[in-house]
Amino acid sequence: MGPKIKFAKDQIIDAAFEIAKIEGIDNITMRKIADKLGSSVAPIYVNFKNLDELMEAVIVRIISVSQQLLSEESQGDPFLDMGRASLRFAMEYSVLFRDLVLKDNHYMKDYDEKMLPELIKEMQKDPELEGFAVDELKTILLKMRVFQLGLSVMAANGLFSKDCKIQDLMDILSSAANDVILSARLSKSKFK
Amino acid sequence: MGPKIKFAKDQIIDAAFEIAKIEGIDNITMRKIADKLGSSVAPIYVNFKNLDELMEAVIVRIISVSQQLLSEESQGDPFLDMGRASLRFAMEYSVLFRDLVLKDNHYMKDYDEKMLPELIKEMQKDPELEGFAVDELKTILLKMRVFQLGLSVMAANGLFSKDCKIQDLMDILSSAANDVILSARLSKSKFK
DNA sequence: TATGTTATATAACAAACGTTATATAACATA
DNA sequence: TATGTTATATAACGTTTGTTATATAACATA
Repeated sequence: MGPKIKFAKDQIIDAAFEIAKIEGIDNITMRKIADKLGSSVAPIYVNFKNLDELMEAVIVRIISVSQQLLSEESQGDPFLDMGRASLRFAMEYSVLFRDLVLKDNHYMKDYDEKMLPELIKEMQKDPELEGFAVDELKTILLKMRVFQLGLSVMAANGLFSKDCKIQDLMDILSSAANDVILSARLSKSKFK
Repeated sequence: MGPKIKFAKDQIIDAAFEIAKIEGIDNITMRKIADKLGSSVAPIYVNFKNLDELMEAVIVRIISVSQQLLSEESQGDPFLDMGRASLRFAMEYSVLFRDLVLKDNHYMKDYDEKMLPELIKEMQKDPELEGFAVDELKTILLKMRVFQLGLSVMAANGLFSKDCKIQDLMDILSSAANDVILSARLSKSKFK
């Protein structure tokens, strides 16, 4: 074998992630990573074939961070938990959020489509959503996802005042959820 | 004076806009513009101090295009007109929409803050919104802006199927508007 | 016609980029 | 100890970028 490894794959991804967190994914360069590591570019090319391969790894890391946030939120309501996680990610990693949401990368699309049926299942367990058909649940879910996305983008863009806490945004989110559900409930009973 | 002007300021901005429309603002380069004009970079530097100055002009052009779309929508309801304009811009200029919305440029913020009081005024004229206090109108407006932004981002990201027309998205938007207004109306009458 | 101005073309510069060739040195193994 | 392997550093290559120095040519004016 050769000499001891001073710069492992994970450290390299860490450094690249730190750069992306502040400057955005597109501003990752080999030399910046090397500078942050205190090395040359050589260790990077030993661990990754080229920049594209490393970027793939960075995106995987970003997604895992966002899922880590999601796993930390578990106050019972899967809806609001997801909303809180999304808002946290948008606020704590605003640059990455915009990089991820505003480019159409297949990761997000795949992830979304995988989550949808699962969310519908969760909604069917929710007593507050009892009596709704699957199609109605889908409509409610769509509206909520739209609202959550808009709120997250606004948060990431710093459109809310500085002392605006996540809880304040969560209040808006759940208020909108109530609006949607209440309205759906009413238009349902109207035809009964 | 000198020789005839072959490449005027507007043509240069046009060329840069075309590039930005397809490749994004960050992919504008002096040489690409020159190629599109069929010139060298010299005419560009005669008309603009540097790339930054030209980019400012391009952003102004982009905003004017989006306002052009808004002025074309005037079916009566300022709310839905704005929503339709936003959706059209997001769909017809998806790259530019993401460039504009996902960077926090002061233009959008200024524009937003200028429009808000005007929108509130418009809402006060709306018979459907009669009886609401200004604070309640502000809450309704915020929710609608959030929803409209989320829907526009989704549209720009191509998250809806190809045969999804603007009218389909408008239906969702106005349905959400009804949800919000109806719910606000109900929680108002509850305490009367 | 001669002169000054300026729109344009060309070519070069420096900087930053991804990538790679080369050298060095550390480690495992024979 | 000698050898092969490999992690790392250095430096260079080619490309692309913004910018600029220089030359040319067209036009207005004296």
